[in-house]
Amino acid sequence: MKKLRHGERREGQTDGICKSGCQWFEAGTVDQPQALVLCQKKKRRRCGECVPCTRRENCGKCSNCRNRKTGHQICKQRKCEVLKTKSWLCAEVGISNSANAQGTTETSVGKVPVPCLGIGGVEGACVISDRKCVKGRRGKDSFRFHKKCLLLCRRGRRERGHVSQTGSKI
DNA sequence: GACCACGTAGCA
DNA sequence: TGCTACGTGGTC
Ligand SMILES: [Zn+2]
Ligand SMILES: [Zn+2]
Repeated sequence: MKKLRHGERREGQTDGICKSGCQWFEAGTVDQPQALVLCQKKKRRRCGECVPCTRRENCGKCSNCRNRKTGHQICKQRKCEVLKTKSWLCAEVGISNSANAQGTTETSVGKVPVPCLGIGGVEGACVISDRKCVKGRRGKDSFRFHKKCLLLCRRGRRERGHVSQTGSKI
């Protein structure tokens, strides 16, 4: 399938994230200032304190070392434990880049914030996974989903023409 | 889930 | 301006 570039969207797709992390939304759900905030591209930096971070030498044997020319990835033995934590997408009524959309994860160097990419949505859960992807609940109108579950939701809509029964725009 | 390719953020 | 490597989509 053709890869998406910044700002591109697939035909017929009304929300999602492009390769550069740009999000777009159903018309009318996000105003321009909000869209600019939600569209910002962020990169985390290695913590510098975990064991992998303190390693100085590439192993030279892992797939990332062998494929460095095209893969552009750090040696697996040097990959920061904090950066290994996965980002979350948060769906809640309205716009969700608020403080209560943030999450934390325990790592070898303590509790670290996990980035919430934020998404505008309507209250409701993933109907494809029968709400099993809900990891936690923060407040009356807030749900948190693992990112992969949201990708699955989108894939379902794109490939199988799935239509949400709850009105969710995830 | 591992791997690969790619664009480019972030920094020196 | 060049380098490292993060984040992500796509494939296997
Ligand atoms: Zn390695
Ligand atoms: Zn680290």
